[in-house]
Amino acid sequence: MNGSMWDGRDDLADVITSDLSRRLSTATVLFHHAVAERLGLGPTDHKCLDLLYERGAMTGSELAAITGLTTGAVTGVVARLEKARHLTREPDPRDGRKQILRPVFDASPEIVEVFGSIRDDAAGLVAGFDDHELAAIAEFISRSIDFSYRRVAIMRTEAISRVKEKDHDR
Amino acid sequence: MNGSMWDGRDDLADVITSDLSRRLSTATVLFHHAVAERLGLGPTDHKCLDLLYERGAMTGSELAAITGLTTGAVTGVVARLEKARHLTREPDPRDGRKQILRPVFDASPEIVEVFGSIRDDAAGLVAGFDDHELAAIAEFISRSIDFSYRRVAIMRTEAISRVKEKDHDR
DNA sequence: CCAAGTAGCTTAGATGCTAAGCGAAATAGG
DNA sequence: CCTATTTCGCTTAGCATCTAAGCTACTTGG
Repeated sequence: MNGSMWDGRDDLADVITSDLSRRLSTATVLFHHAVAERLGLGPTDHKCLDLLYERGAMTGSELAAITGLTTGAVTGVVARLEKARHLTREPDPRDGRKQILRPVFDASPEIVEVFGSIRDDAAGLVAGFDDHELAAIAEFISRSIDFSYRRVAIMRTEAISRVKEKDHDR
Repeated sequence: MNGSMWDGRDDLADVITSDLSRRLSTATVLFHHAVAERLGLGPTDHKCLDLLYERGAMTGSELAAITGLTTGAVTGVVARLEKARHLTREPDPRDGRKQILRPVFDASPEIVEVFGSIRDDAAGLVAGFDDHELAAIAEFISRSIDFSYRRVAIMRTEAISRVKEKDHDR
C-alpha cells in the first residue's frame, strides 16, 4: 500500500505497466470528471474543450472523429460551450459548410481560480527530480500519450469490423 | 511535435506539469471511454468496475462516495454490471442493510482478448529504461495518483460550501 | 422498545447520447 | 456548364442514465 517497497528489476517495470498505470488511469478519469463538474460542464463537454485547448481550432467533424461522438452530439456540445463562452464559431472562408471552433483563452476568474490552485499543487509532482530523471519521466508520458491514442484507434477499427453482435445473453 | 527537443532544466519540469500531464489526462479519458465501449459498458460503469478491481470488494455507498455519484445512480450501475456478470452481490453478514460488491476476476474471453493485446503493447512503455529511471517514473506516477485524489476531494468540499449559485447568465 | 441514523432502492424529471435523415456547399465527371 | 456524389453541420425521435427526493429495512443508542 505504501509507495516505496519495490525490489526487482523487471518487477518494477511490471508494476508500472500493470498496476500503477491502471490506477493513474482511474484516478485521472475521476479527476477529469470532478473538474468538469466544478466548471459546470458535463464530462463530454470538458473533454472536447480540452482537445480544443490542446490542438487549437478545428471543425466539428474533426472533434467528432477524435472523440468518437456522433456529429449530432458535437452539435450539442458546441452549442453549450458557446453559450458558456468557452469557444467561438467562425465560418470557414474556404468552405462554406465548415465552422471553425476556436477556444476562448481569456478565461473567467472562475477558471483561473480553479486551475491556479491546481497548478501550484502540481509543482510538487516534479519536486526533487534531477534532469536525467525528468527526461525519463517526460519520455514515459510521451509514450503513454501515443499509446493511448494508438489503442483508441485500434479499438475503433475493431468496432467497425465487428459491426453488430448484440443480445448475446439477455 | 516530436518528443525529444527539450533543453532547459526547470523548463522541462514545467513542460511535464503543464503540457504533458494535461495531454496525458485527455488521452487517458479518451482511452478509458473507448475501452468502456469496447466492453459494452458506459463510461460510468467502467469507472466503477475499475475501482472494484483496484480496491477490491466494497459497498455501494463507498462506491458512491469515491465516484461522486448518487446512491440512485450506483444502484443502476450495480444492476447493469451484475447482469453482465462483472460483479456479484452478497449481503454483509454483520449489517443486513449493506451489500458487498465483489468484482468477478475470471474474465470472459472477450476481456482477455482486449486486455491481452493492450498489455503486450504496454510493455513498450518501459522499454529501455534502467532501474533508476523506472524508480523515478514509478514515483512520479504515485505522486500523480495522490494528486488526483487529493484535488478531487478538495473540489468536492468546495462544491459543498458553494451550494447553489446557478442560472448565472441564462 | 422506541427514536435516530444509515444503506440501498424507487420514482419523476431532466439531460445528453445515438441513429437516421435533412439541406447546403464543395467536388468530380462528362 | 450541369449533374451526381460526397461532405458538413443541424434536426428530430427515441433511449439510456444521471440527479433529487422520498421510501423501506436494518442497526444502534438510550
